[in-house]
Amino acid sequence: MSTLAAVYSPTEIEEKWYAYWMKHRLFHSEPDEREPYAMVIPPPNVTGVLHMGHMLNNTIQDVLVRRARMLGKNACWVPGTDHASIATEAKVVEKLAREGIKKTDLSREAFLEHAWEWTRRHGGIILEQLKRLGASCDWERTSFTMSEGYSRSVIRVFVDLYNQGKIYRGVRMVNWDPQAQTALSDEEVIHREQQGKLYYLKYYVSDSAATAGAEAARDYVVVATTRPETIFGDTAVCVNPSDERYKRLKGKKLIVPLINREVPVIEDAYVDPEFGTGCLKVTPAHDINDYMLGEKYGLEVIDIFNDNGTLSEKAQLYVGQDRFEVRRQVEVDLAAAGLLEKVEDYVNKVGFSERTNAAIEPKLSMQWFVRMSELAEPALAAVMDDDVLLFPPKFKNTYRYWMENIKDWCISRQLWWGHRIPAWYLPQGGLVVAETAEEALTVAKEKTKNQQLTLSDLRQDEDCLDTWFSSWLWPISVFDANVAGHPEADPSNDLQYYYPTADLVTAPEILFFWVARMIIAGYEWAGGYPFKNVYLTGIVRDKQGRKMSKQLGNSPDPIALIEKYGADGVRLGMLLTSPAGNDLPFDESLCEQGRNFCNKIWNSFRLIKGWEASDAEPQPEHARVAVEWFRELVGKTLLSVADDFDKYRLSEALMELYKLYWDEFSGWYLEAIKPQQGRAMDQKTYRATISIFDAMLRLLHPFMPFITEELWQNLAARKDGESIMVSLQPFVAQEVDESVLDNFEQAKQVVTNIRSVRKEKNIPSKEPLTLLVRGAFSPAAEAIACRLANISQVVSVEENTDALCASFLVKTTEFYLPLGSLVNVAEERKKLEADLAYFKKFLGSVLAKLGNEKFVSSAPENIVALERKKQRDAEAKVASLEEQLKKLKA
RNA sequence: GGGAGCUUAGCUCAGCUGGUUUAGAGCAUCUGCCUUACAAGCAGAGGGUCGGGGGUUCGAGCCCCUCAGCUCCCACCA
Repeated sequence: MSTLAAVYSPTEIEEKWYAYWMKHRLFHSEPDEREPYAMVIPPPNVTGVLHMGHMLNNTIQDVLVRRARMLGKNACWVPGTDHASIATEAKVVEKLAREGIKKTDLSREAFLEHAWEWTRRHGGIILEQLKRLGASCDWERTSFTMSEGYSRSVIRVFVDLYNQGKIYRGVRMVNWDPQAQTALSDEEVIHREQQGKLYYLKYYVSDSAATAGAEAARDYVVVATTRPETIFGDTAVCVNPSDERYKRLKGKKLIVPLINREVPVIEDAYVDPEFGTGCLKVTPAHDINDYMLGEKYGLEVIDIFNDNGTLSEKAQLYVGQDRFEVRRQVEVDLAAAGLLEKVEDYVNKVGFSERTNAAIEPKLSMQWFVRMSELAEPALAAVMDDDVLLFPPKFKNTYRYWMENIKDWCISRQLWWGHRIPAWYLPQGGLVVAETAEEALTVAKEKTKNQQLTLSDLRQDEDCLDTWFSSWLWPISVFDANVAGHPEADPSNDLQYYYPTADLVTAPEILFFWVARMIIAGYEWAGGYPFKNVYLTGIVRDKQGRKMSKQLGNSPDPIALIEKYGADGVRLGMLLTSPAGNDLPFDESLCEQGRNFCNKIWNSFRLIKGWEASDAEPQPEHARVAVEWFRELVGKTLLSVADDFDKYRLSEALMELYKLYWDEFSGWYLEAIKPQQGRAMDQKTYRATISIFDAMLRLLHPFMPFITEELWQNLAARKDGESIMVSLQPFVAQEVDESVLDNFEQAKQVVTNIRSVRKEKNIPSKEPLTLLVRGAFSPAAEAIACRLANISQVVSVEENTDALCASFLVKTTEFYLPLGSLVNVAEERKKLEADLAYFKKFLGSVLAKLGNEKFVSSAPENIVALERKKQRDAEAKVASLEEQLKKLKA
């Protein structure tokens, strides 16, 4: 195989095998008699592009699904995309704006046509990118949250919840995004600390002017606020009833600055006298707490903002100006009017829209809500009772806290791109919720007893549903859109077979957005949990620990990385250090390490393929020993890798295989069985090696699918359609013969020691040496040592008579290399003395331990026995070293 | 303001119910080597008073207390 280059070049190989897998439909799954292993992809935004978070996430998923497939399960990884209502709509609005088109100038239908066009043009790019990574998704099952079937399930679920009384409509204080001009759920608001200001404003007492007469003597109070632009919505000022400073205000009225509206002074314990001046302005329309005070005291609600964050007519002043601009202007104008006492720097938390990053405005509006507390009960129990397992488990606490304090979910969005709320308003008031307009009409006729009603009399709700109201059905709807009170009896139904899915891999950021709600939906509409295990990945960060983001520009382009290091190399780079729940500090050098590993595998394959096997050659003992040893070692590694996978410790599983391949297989095994120069290899060793290599490839395949397929295909003649990806993982050995491993370990240490001596004394590896051994040296170890350290003869001695030796100890066995004049007596003595000092010190600590009566009496027997063994070994070593030193002195 | 977690070699992390010689790995570093699979490699080597302090125990990286630093989640203090 001299035609193979010394460097692995992945590009064509990746393309070739991905096409091959697709052509033979190896990713596709249909229900059969095998045990199912299903997994649903966290659907990326339909018009999104791949970022490093996706790379990590999907690499993990692909490893899991490929391994499951190779364990003989019927693996099905369902891909798809999310319509991402607000994000996509924002992009389309932006695109239209560039073309000079305003959304408000378009009809709903026309806008949706643009949105669909955008989706067709940019949609699915991300799925193509996932193919480059090697993702073994069942592309024939690609799903989309706005597809016809999926949409039907979303609408059914809405109707079902409405009929159960779990969906209601009402005016509530919601999070308003003035940029997207829609309501958001609490989860879509991100609170961040902001450097702001605290403004101290003067509110004059209403009747004081009359009594005091002079302007200067007018009584006033100072109110501290971070939002002076909201004073036009003030309808009261509140103080704590126990606050002595403000007793005089009881029953009085105050004048709101600039607009001179009279508002009452109210008293409530909610106000903290310690904060600011202990005087709180109450703006029920624009603050949730103020709203509650307003409810309690029957205050007027004055909404001074338009939907886009500018001031409305109700504000009286600054009408049409933006809220932040007004904040600056009000400060100036208040100061000019002598109504601003002072301004202090102040840090406070402000809510921002997760999508548009606009500052959230609390706003009273009519919205649709889901009553969550009852729905959440089984979902909470599922995680608490370990029916659904979270990895790492620390998220259990967070999950419980959230579920126990769950609030009603605002599901209506003032957007067009999404599932339109299936509610129709009747001409004379009232509404009907139904799956279709036709059904709504039928119900409406019945309800109104008016058979003359037509479709055009009904007006459908303008709002659409929160994206998460569709994605919470993902593990159900991708298999069957007939959810919600429409259970299918057919047992061959995909949902019956694949549900519940096995693993879900996602980011902790969407634990509540998505994971918790999927569990809720699972219990509500599919009769149980949607997945057994949830693997929560970390966040991909750059070297400085910053989160990778578009704004910072610190995120490498995944496709460029794949082109540079190969998909397998990048996959390894993502996995070499990424324990569940911990952040991944990403560094390109990790991909380089991955690429280097691919190259290592590639070259060991070149070596093996270059060998000629001959029946005439007998199997040398050292080769027999190596084969025996390596099989045991693979067996042992398999057990621990399986254990790693059970615990979702993928990095550790990979590292074990990495070391097994690089250090043990390439470094020791292949070196041990290498035939002598110019000679053929014996048939037995050759076949064993091919089979071992085959097993190694299969073990590595879930992590690095492309190179393993390429080499596996070249290892033997394969039929068209055959593939490593549908082969089985090597069998797991039930028992490991530790003595075989121990013997080889001894051989390795002897070899390493001899190499050290050679290096130290400048003895070429080609020069054969004699080895004297005093103590136990297994024949297996001897065979390997002779082969790898170029030992021409091994002599067992009772006592070393030759002083001119280099010596070393492996466990309790003493080894000597007679080197004659090469031995520097002084140096050798120094070395022995250092060893002696070490063992004496060690022996001393062991003896001290054993001399401690309390230790001997209270420590368990096996621990004490172990210490005794340490003592014996150390004593033997000390004796041996002293003996050697004596000889050197003689 | 509440809650959770983290702090072990230059970097990233293992270290399972306290006991396996003097605490491990990968990468990086240093020293030799182009040794006929691989310099994207081979052979060797160095590197840590386990964040500080105190305690429990025959025995602590692991348990308890305390201090310091970092991170995340939740929360309506203007």
